Amino acid sequence: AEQLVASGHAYPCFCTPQRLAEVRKLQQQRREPPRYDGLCRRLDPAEAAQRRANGESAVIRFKTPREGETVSVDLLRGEIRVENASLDDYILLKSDGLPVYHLAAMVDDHLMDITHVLRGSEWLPTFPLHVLIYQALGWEQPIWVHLSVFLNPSGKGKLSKRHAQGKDKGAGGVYVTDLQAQGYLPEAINNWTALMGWSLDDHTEFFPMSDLIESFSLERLNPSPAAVNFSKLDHFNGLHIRGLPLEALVARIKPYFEAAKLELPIGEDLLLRIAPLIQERIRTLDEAVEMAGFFFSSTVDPDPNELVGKKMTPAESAQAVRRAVQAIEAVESFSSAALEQGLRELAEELDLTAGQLFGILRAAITGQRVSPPLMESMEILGRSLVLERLRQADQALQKVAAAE
RNA sequence: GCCCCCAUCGUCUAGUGGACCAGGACGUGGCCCUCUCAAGGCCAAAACCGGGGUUCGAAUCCCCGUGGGGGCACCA
Repeated sequence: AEQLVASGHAYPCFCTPQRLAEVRKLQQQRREPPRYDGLCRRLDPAEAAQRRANGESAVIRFKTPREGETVSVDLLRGEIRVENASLDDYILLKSDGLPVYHLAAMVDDHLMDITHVLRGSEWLPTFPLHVLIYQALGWEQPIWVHLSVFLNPSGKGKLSKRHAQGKDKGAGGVYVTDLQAQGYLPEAINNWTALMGWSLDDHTEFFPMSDLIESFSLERLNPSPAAVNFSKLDHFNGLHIRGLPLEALVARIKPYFEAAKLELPIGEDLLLRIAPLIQERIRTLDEAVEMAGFFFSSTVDPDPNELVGKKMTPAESAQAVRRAVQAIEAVESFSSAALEQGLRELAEELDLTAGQLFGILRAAITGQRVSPPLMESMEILGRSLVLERLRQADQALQKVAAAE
């Protein structure tokens, strides 16, 4: 700042905040743009220096040229020309001796040999000032890149905490920690955000981080603002979940099962068998618990109405359950293939569709109306647990039948 | 109010003068597959903000509107 004062590019200003406020107020009344009126700019430099030496409180302002225009070059937008007359004499150094961003960032970047400055487009209005500072100091400018801001999903206003609600999830959020809690993968979030304002070509959308690092280029950045689309985040999350090796998926979903405080211990061996069943069925990691939580409960508690098969009575459903128990007891190797064969034969024998019978069994065994594939789930659960749950379903159904 | 930026389907985008009666993705609707739900496959609806130019020719270049966004602190 002192260097700029010495070279005539800046000057001390003794105006009080109160006077500044009054000037501003007057300008607003006259519908003029609020700007410093230049009182101290006209001071004799020697006199100003003396007042400072006497300990008078002052800030240092940039002496913005009154004439001409400043040409700033943004990599994405090209030349941005601004009339210097529309610029203010910005404060560079506060009266407490601390520099404001405008000065600090320029000096810092230069001293650290920064070659590319990538920042939000909210800096565009003060971009000419920054260029002027570089020029006044006689420094070579970095390459400037102003990234467009993200807009709220509605496209109204920039993304805010309040409006950044995940449509599909209800909770949403702009903090990565929020997104993480909701089961979003860091790589999916990166992929999603990378594609807002940037694209590689016409068809590539799925980017693992390594590909992103390899393919990203400043030149293909887009200067227009982008409204965030949370359903697209869901899509990318599903893509990245499906791209995960099983072991990695297990490691990712385990914390969500643990957080759910389920009845049975969360064993990795068990999760490893469950993972392939749910991998293509979940969009967020926390959904793994909704989908497969029943594996970690000793009993399930289905709604008795869900146990009744389509177009069937409770008594008929109970009968089907009992026959299924027999069929399952009769299966020699407790495998999904053997179970499926036995149960399909049973359905045919009972004159039921596979959908009818499996629907009843699904509710009885998983306690859910939506679940991973039934046969595979049964195989993982084991024969005794499956039979136990079916017997409980039988009893529940008999109660319903008796009540009718 | 003043200054700056931006402008292709609802959303993210491809498109840098002719290859575009505009392509992809998400979402939406339909069909197929199917034990539920997904995943997957196929199909459909859906856009060049408006007006002037420049040009043989404009989504692409220029101007003016309009719309949207951002900024106008001794914040960053």
